[in-house]
Amino acid sequence: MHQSALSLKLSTFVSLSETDLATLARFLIRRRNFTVGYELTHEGQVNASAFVLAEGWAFSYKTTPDGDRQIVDFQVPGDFLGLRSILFRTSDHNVEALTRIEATEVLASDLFDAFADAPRLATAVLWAASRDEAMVVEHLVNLGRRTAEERTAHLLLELGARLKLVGLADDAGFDCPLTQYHLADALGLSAVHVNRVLRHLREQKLMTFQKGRVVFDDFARLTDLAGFDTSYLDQDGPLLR
Amino acid sequence: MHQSALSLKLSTFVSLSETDLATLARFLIRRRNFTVGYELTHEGQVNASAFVLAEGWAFSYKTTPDGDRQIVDFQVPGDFLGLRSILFRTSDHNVEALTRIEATEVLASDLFDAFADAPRLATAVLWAASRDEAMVVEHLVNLGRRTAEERTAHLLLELGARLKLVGLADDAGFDCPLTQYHLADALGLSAVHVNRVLRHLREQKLMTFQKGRVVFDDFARLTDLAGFDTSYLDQDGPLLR
DNA sequence: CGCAATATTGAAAACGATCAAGGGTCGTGG
DNA sequence: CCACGACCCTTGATCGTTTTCAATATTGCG
Repeated sequence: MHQSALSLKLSTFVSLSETDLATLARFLIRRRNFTVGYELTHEGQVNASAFVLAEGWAFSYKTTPDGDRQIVDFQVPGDFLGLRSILFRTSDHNVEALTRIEATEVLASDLFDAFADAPRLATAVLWAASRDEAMVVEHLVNLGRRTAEERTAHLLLELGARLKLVGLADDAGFDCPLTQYHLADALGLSAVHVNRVLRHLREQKLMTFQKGRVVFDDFARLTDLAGFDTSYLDQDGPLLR
Repeated sequence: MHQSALSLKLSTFVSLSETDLATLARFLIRRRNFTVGYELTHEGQVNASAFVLAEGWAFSYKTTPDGDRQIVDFQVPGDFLGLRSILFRTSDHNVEALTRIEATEVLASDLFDAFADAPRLATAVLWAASRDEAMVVEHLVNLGRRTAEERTAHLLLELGARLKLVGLADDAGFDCPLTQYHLADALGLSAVHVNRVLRHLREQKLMTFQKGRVVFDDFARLTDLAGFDTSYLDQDGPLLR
């Protein structure tokens, strides 16, 4: 089912009625494909639309005036793309397809209209936005207070946990289309250093990232090293019933 | 007027009707005072309430398993405190009073109920949450891709800009209750280094932070150094009319 | 007035960046 | 089918920024 990814996700937080789901389904029609590198939204763009990612990976980032790139988050199937940008007249960040992707467009006006018909939808979307923010906050902790090795482990563990929720990872690991440059720009490190860190993690038999595949060799020890605590990702069932 | 700070803020994004404002006013009754160091919400707390800050400064932070603290953001009058924590069953971060503060409590249930009566309120709150996220994202860029000096300048410029919106700063500078330890924990630096950075900024005649007062000696040059672009804070009037 | 918190400075050490070079892989076009 | 270029990965050497450790002011508050 096309809209299942989003409705499934929102339902974990707020119990949605048949009417709510119908309202939701009404504006999830425009399904589109994008090639690698396509910019779904870019800084300064006005009236950008948001998307729900159905297939593939994307990432959101900002650039500094001197041209450095900071990746804010990676998005995997089921995630919103550019939710924040539809609330601002002009977008403050970029969203780019990391692989070929398939995504469903969501128009701002549709979304706001839907809030009037289905107020629980509003709560659900607010929750989704808050969960995104919780992830950004954890990335901030990552950059501010963890060493290069801890950071790298933490990011890959987070991605593993998120992918597991949508059936794209298991305890062993996951397929990962990121380059070391992507990791570097997400972790606030140089690509050279990321390479060294990955080698060191491999040598310690903690984890391996090679040829597009992340393998967790010692999940427990890795989790401990990274100080990884999933509580910022966890939901224990609908808050609103 | 008590609820003016919040309603003023929300109104800049979404035009709210008399009814909307009345709905808003209904749950902004419990005004409370807190002393320095009071923890308004803490990690793991269940059913935390949110607040709207009326007077004084607060800050939100997370801690790592090894006890390091990362300050996520500072809050000044007019800001939400712990908005994200009411959406999660258990809070994922801490909020602490940095000075004596005065704040109005907002109960989760009140807020969700209000969405049914006043859907535009939902959009407005979603916008407020998104603006908070935009600030966190900019802090992430700060830690990931700027030097210690740029970072420090950027944070203090941001605080100046935000305080200006509520009349607590002007082009010259602002009163600032932060210690160098607060700055260090927000910037991902050691307090010792923050001290050296502040000295260097002073020696370059860019800005001064001493005795609880931030003075911008050369706003233009400082802005340029920090790569400070206010667009992530700006609003050009209501999006929904 | 006295203590605790905050600010300041120096010296040494660590971490990560930068510079530089080489190797692998994949897709495209000749 | 091979050659080439683009992109990505890898490693070594050196440099610079920031941390850590340590000691000493200074400030503010009860």
